[in-house]
Amino acid sequence: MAMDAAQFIIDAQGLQALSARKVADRIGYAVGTLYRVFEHLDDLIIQVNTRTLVELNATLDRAAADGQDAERRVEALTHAYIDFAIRHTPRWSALYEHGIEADIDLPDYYREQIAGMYGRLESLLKTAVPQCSPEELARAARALWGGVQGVCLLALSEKLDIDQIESLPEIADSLVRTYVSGLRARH
Amino acid sequence: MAMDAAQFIIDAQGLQALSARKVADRIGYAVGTLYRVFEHLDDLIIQVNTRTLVELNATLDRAAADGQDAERRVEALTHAYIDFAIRHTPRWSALYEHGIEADIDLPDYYREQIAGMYGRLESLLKTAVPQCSPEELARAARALWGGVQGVCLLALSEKLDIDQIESLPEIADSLVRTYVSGLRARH
DNA sequence: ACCTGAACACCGTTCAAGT
DNA sequence: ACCTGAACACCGTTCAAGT
Repeated sequence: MAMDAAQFIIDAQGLQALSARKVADRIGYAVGTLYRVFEHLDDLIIQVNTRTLVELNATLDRAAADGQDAERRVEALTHAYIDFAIRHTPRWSALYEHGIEADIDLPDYYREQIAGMYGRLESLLKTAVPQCSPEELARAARALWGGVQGVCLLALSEKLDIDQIESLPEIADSLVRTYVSGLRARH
Repeated sequence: MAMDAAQFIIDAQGLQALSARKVADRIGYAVGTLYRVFEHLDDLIIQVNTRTLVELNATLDRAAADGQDAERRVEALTHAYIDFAIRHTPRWSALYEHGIEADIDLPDYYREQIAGMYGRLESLLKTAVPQCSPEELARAARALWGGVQGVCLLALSEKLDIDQIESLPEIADSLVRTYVSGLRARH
């Protein structure tokens, strides 16, 4: 399958190094043949990204089962996310590198995967701070999730200071714990 | 100057559409001439990004002067950041699109601009929650700044749901206010 | 029905040759 | 000293032609 080849190239050399010709070479077909299966190269990338999201979601589902109380589960969730981003940096960053200002709209299945992430976080937060309204929970999930993701992005793109990758879990914990404390304090 | 042309192209069509040939055309020189001034195209992009950071920092400096207390100033800061990201989306996203897994290391001046952002936020947080230790402030500034940035990225790449751009300031406010409440509650 | 490979219009980058 | 423009090795995408 072309997707396996594409994933291999991304994992080994990053999204930038991906090209239709390299994929075709790798699977032993001519370039043109790829376009019988994918409309654009973007389609192929979106497929790989979807796969990455599914894998990430499975990892997060497993992680969210660990932890005594809801707050610990949120922490486990963020740790699993950070771990995934560190272990699969090229594939993880492909999720954000690709189509930041996308003209192309994403397939429903892709959107469902993202919705799943928010959903899981919202339900954990609801357990952790039951007084929150649904609107608050939705905002909180987006704020927290954006936060964890943003911190990862800064750290892994080395736009934070040196050694920040090691302290990444600490920063994320600070974010989660302080934020949840804040939610409680506001009720 | 080549930078003006590059900035024009990025503003109009996004970083993806930038090419050495287009820049050369726009300033009326041959392609080769560009390489007497910039070592790679990446250099040119980094120069434009540096300029964007300087402009953003100036905007944030102005914004941080508004607000009665430190917490309001942090809110004004994040609103100004969001406003900049919305008003100059292509140039803003170029900051993150470029070199996520950079082999190239960034010039000192670039790093200083980023350090300036953290510095300003740290000092505001110190005023807002004086009990924090320096380490806590450093972590808090990175967590919060990463958070605001991550939320912007999600919203503007349309990876949040529809209409999330309108609620972006609300989500960011939720993040900041709840986080600062949390910092206070933990002391 | 499926695949090829040449073709088109682009890239970044280099460098002999011109002024 | 500065600039050109052809050249090289790549791109994504298309499509007549082959099996």
